[in-house]
Amino acid sequence: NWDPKLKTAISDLEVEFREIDGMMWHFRYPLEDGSGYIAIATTRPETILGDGAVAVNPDDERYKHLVGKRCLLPIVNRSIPIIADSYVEADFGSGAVKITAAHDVNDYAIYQRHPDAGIPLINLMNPDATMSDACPEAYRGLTREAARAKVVADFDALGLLDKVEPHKHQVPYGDRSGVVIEPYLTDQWYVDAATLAKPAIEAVRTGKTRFVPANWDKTYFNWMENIQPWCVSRQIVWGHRIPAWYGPAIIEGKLTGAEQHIFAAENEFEARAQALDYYSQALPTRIIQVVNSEQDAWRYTWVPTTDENRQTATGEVIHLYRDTDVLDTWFSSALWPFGTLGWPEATPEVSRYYPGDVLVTGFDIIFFWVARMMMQGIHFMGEVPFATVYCHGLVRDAKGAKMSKSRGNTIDPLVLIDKYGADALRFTLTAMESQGRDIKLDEKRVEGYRNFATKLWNAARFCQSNGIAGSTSATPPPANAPVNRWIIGEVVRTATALDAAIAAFRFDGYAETAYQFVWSRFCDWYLELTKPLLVEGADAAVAAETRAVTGWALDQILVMLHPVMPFLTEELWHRLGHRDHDLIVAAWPVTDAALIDAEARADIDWLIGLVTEVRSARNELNIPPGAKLDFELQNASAATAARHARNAAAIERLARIVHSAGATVETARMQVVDGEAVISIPLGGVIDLAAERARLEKNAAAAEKDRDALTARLASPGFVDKAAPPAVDKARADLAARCAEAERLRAALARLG
RNA sequence: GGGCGCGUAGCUCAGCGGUAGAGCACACCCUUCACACGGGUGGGGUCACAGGUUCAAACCCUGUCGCGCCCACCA
Repeated sequence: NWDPKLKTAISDLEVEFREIDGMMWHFRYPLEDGSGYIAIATTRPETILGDGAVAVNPDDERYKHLVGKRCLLPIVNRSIPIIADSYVEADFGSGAVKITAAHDVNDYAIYQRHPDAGIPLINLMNPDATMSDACPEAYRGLTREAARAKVVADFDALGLLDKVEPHKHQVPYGDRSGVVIEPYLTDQWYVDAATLAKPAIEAVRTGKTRFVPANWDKTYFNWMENIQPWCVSRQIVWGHRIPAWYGPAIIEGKLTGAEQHIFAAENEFEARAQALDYYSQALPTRIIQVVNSEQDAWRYTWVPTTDENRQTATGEVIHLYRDTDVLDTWFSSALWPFGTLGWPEATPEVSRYYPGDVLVTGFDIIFFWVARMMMQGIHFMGEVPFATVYCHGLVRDAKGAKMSKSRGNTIDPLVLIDKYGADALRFTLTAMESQGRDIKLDEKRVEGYRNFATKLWNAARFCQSNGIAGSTSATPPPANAPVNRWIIGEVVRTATALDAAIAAFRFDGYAETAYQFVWSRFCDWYLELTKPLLVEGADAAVAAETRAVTGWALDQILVMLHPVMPFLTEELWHRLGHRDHDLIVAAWPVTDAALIDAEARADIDWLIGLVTEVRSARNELNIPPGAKLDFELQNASAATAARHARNAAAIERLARIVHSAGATVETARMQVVDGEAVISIPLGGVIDLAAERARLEKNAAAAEKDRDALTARLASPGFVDKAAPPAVDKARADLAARCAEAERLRAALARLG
């Protein structure tokens, strides 16, 4: 694959095929014996000048009689053979294919299959894809495009243009240069990829390396199993130079200027050593000067080492040249897992960090990079370079198109960072990174996480203004208040969930879990619930405990968020106290399940449910938010009554209702069912009785709908017998709960009158 | 021509066998002493379509219709 713009060879992977609306020209090649002509079809008329044969399918009855005959290539008037090859499809084009062995990969293969046909290899072009001196004079120096037009015109003038038809076909373009790639004969270095691929395939098959998400291994296998020799030499300026040296060959004990000897090895030093060895053995008295290339300055002079040899040295020099080509940048990139660690030296870094653990990369470079690292890692180091390959999605534009600089639809991260902050952008990308899916970046999402960052900032500010500072320990401070015991358990549960998300490479789950915990648990409930405990006049011991727990919990939040919001959290970490280390090296939160207090959790979950119910009822009944209402507890067990008592201050603050046993009004009552007890709120005159009735009716109907669905499920044939026991138990428990709820709501309705 | 993947609330996406979820958007209420980049409460989905498996399917199987991506030498 020759790139005429960059004037270098490139590998198959760097060729991208574009579907082009082109033309198919049908031309007539007169038969040499004058008995007629054979029509060929081509999309590349300019290569006709280098044609060496015409091929037909051996079973094609139309052409059978022509195989073995010769035709006369118009314009250049070259006699070329008509051969049979099963590669040719009889029903495509004219059924006859022109063979240009030097400018078409398939044609070259036919050339190789027919060594006796005398097919010439004619290099029609110069490195810049203008027509070479191998062309008829009138064509020399023309561009490919101009030559094409001229060939068509010349055929037309000769009356040999049969027809032209529109034809969609795949045209190779260089992925860097964007110009049409030319199949072109040059000397290049190749890597025997098929050999290297074998152990690399095996490593993934046996699980030494695994892909996450797993389905990428299919992509990997598909490519590796059909891998072709890899052209690794490039005729460009920058890069690792090919580790090969050239020198004059020694034939029959004498140097010869005509023949070259190539010394190639896995590194340049070894290759050079081979060369010196070769010459010093055969010609021990010669001085060898080692030159980087014919253009470069002298670099090394090798002088015979023994005194004896030195005395007899003739002074004549042997010049060694180093290959001027450089390696494909992806070849160099594939050295990264060990090249960065000091290889080929046996450094401590190599032994400590090779093989790596997880490679995080985009799936678009599985072939370019991952597969090559596997091959080269195994080859050079004898071990796979990493245990896991995590392939993340690619960020696409709002329409879902792949971003590219040439298309101009890239999102500049710096613009988003200026607008929303680096943490917000990082958090967004983390939250969007579900496995195996591309990311359509939505700016609203970034804005939302900017808001989240602000929320955290404000929460920290609030804490600070209440005398809360960072803690010194990863283990939680002692706590008695249910709300404090509860938040400790919530931190532990969250940290545990985050661990699981990381282990599963679910970064979206990580972000989601952290977000919900901080905003919906810590800010919305914990900080609100603890406000009454911190006001002036509150119990000093409880206040002290609460400050300690809050400070600890906030610290854990900073630790947990740090991976996705490093800047903000590090800033807060230092603002909240004098620290002896940065947040980035802080210990991960404890995940000891023993710290989860089931009783406290039940207590606060109950409280949250109750407050939510009361708020919902108030809202639906349009009760002014500021109105503080009395309530009476009905049918409560001692335990529930105790819960009310324990959380009276919080209930009053958050639901704006005050317990006042005995305060009753006969008619209008808002009745909030909280699972066991009924909170009855007298609202004489405040509310519309019908509205309250409608509200209760709606809730009762919802409970009854669930109840009926569960009843039907439990009654359906086979469920109880065949379903998993836990599923049956859960259905039964849910049914009981929904039945009870429906009953209480109906009873409340009845009491309303 | 092969291979992979996607079609779930208006939008962007989770969920992949047990009564549909999140963020944003939307509606209503709230200038409550951290935060209106806020607080509270709601409305909204025949989970592309058609068959099948199952006690049970958005989730498993088959097919259809849309939409992406990758690989591939029909001149």
